[in-house]
Amino acid sequence: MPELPEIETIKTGLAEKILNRLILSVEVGNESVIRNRKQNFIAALSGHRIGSVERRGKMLIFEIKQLPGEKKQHHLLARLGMTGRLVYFGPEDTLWGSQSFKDKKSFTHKHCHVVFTFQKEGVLLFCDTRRFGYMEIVDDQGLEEKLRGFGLEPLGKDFTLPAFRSLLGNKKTNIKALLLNQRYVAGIGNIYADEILFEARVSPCRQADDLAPEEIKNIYQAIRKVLKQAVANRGTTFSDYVDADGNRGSFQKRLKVYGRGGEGCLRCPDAKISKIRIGGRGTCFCERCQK
DNA sequence: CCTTGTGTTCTCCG
DNA sequence: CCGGAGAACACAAG
Repeated sequence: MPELPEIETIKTGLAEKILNRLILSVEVGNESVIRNRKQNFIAALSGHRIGSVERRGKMLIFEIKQLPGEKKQHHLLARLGMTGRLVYFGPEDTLWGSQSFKDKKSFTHKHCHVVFTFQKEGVLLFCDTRRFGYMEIVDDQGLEEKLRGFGLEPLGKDFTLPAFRSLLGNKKTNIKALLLNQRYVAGIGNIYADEILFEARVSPCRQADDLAPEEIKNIYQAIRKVLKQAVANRGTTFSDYVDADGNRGSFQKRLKVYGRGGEGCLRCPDAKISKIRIGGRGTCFCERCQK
């Protein structure tokens, strides 16, 4: 499940590969992953260069360099949903372990929906088995509208303890649902929400505006600590997630509660991790040490 | 049946 | 009755 650390890892990897590269052609296999009309999507991209690669929450933003005479600045947005992948293959890489990137058959794979071919050899593939993810071309105004929906960037300088505290002050919802809501804090998904609350020793059921100042501080610090550690470990891989090079992350080895329902708590010798459902999401926590 | 990120729709409350 | 908050649901496929 790509959350902030996974998207950040992909962003960094892709920037190394495709910054300033010229897109020669774009092939769209399955139109359901494209939010624009196919022809408009292709026209906005082919013949253009990638100006920058940015991330906001779980969304990737590629600036498409304007050509002389073009009226509008375009941006390519990519959301990976649950199972989306963005993988780059150059001449020195092999595709899906064995095939050469030159082998056309290798990217007519059934879950590979968009292929970007770059000048001087190299392809970027957008694949998504469940097709919850999508790509979209927007102009400056469209980008602004999209960005308006995002809350604080948890590893950014605006995410201060006072800012986080004022966010929780009047919220009647439970703290886990709040952490998952991208309008408040952007980039946290189910895995890191559970890990953050375990680290902070706060129960996911607690109502946000009932939390004590010390508890809020603990959650705030846990958000930064857990996300930074996960970025340093190149994300968490269970099944689908891979980085821009097709490599797995390693943070799954460091998870303390997510997916451990029924197993022993790593902090309490004789307590078991509970598994409940909050906001429609599976939630693991220790009733002994998370109050 | 389970899994989850996101977008939409429904419901509740003041 | 309006607006907003929060919850519930829909989606897809393994």
